[in-house]
Amino acid sequence: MIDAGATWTDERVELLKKLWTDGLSASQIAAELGNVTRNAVIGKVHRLGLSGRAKDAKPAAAAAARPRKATRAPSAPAPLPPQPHPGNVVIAPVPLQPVTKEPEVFVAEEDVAIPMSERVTIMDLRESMCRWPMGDPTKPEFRFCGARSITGLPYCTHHARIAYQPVADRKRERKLARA
DNA sequence: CCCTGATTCGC
DNA sequence: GCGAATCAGG
Repeated sequence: MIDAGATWTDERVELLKKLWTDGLSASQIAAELGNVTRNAVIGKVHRLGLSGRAKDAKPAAAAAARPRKATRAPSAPAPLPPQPHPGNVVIAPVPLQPVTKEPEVFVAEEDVAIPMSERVTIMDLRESMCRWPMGDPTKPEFRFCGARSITGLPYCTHHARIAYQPVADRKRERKLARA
């Protein structure tokens, strides 16, 4: 392979800078880039020296953070306990083929993300996971995107943009559902 | 609970 | 240099 897609190429770094400067959160940027975690993004941001984008006052809060013990947790399986029964699972209220009119100016680096590894079946689909349908719902190969969805929305940032063409949703709405 | 960025440190 | 683990805070 040429590249696993997990390296910081110039393009990625540029996009990272752009999005970060744009005010997107690390997790959102990570989702957009694909194949990277938000930690990776944050780490890179700091390394690049463009951290503290707006604020800089550092009350030495995290100064006490540095236990670092286990060398990589062996497993964090999350056996999916009492899972939400998809009784009325949203069978994609969206076009299976979002082939609407492409503003022709869009579709740049944002349509190539979608990490296959994130795709999940209905069984592994959790609340807060992107429900973007992939494939034929009548076939067993049917999968959902599965990436972290925007709080309050059924899709991840990537698919939310496709689903809600009008006015890009740069800033996700916070739900504040504190129960 | 969800999330945010910050930091350390093994690799 | 990279990023997982972990933290502190919202």
